[in-house]
Amino acid sequence: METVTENQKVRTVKKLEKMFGHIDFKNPPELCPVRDVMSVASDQWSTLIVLWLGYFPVLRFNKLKKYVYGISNKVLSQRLKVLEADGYIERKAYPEVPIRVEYSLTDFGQSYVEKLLDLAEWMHDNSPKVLANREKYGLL
Amino acid sequence: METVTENQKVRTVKKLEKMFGHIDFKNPPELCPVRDVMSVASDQWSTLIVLWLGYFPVLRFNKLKKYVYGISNKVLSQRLKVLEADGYIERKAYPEVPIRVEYSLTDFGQSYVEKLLDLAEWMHDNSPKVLANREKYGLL
DNA sequence: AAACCAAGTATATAAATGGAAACTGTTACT
DNA sequence: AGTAACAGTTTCCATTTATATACTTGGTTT
Repeated sequence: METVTENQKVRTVKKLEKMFGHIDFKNPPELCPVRDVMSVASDQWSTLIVLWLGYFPVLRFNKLKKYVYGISNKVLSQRLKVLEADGYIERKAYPEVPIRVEYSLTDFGQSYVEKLLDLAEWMHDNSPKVLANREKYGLL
Repeated sequence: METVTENQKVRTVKKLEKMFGHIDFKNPPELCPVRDVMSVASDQWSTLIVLWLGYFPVLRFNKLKKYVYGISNKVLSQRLKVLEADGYIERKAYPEVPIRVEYSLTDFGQSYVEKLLDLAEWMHDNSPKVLANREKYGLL
């Protein structure tokens, strides 16, 4: 459903009050942790990586690269490092030859995927509508 | 709660199957609508704009600029245009002098805010944990 | 012997983005 | 006359970010 009740709106405002209510605009925090954390986790490539790891419990570098199609080696490796540093994913290296490295979600990462997936699903379901809006707007 | 049950995981995989199951990796779609739509709506500045419009039903340009602190005129005006084109927000210009322009969420935008807010809340609640992870990782 | 795989790294180049500051145009205030 | 407010737009420049390509290291396959 797309219709939003007044009640929902009120709850939304309450939540936003919790998040934004305390900010002092005369001295805005130069580095906001939420912005910071969000900019890592909500990055275009990172979200795809995390979602694919929600789909397959374990993935190796080259598999990931195949699924997250279009990503370059460099960016994939960068993002994996950051996602590991922030605690979303785990990297297990087996000292075989050739070396095998397995990436998987941590529990924390799994809980993130749940949230992210809600959003991604919404995007999936509503992208036709957005594209239609965009088209219409372009014609005006 | 951060603990994820097996049941939840199964549901997650099912949803991801719906989203990703059909992709042909021999011929990956050159432009994926979900990626496209998501890259607009999940942009760092756009999310903040939309959230603030969820907090205050109507905001004018300079108010928005104050709340979304750190954003430049150029980027704010760009993002507002794109968000309008994609159908999230509405722009009402009153031909007064000096001109008054009011931005507000559409119903569609409001339904997006609901989803986005869930994620933002999660970020808000978990950012300390992420920051702690990051710290620990840096020390290794 | 040449080629290939793994999981990246390194390098060089290209592209997108972003911010600062100045400017627009009308009106009202001092 | 000067200045401020509004809602942006425009220009230039710097920084960031991304991509493609080649390379690594050791062993295994052709």
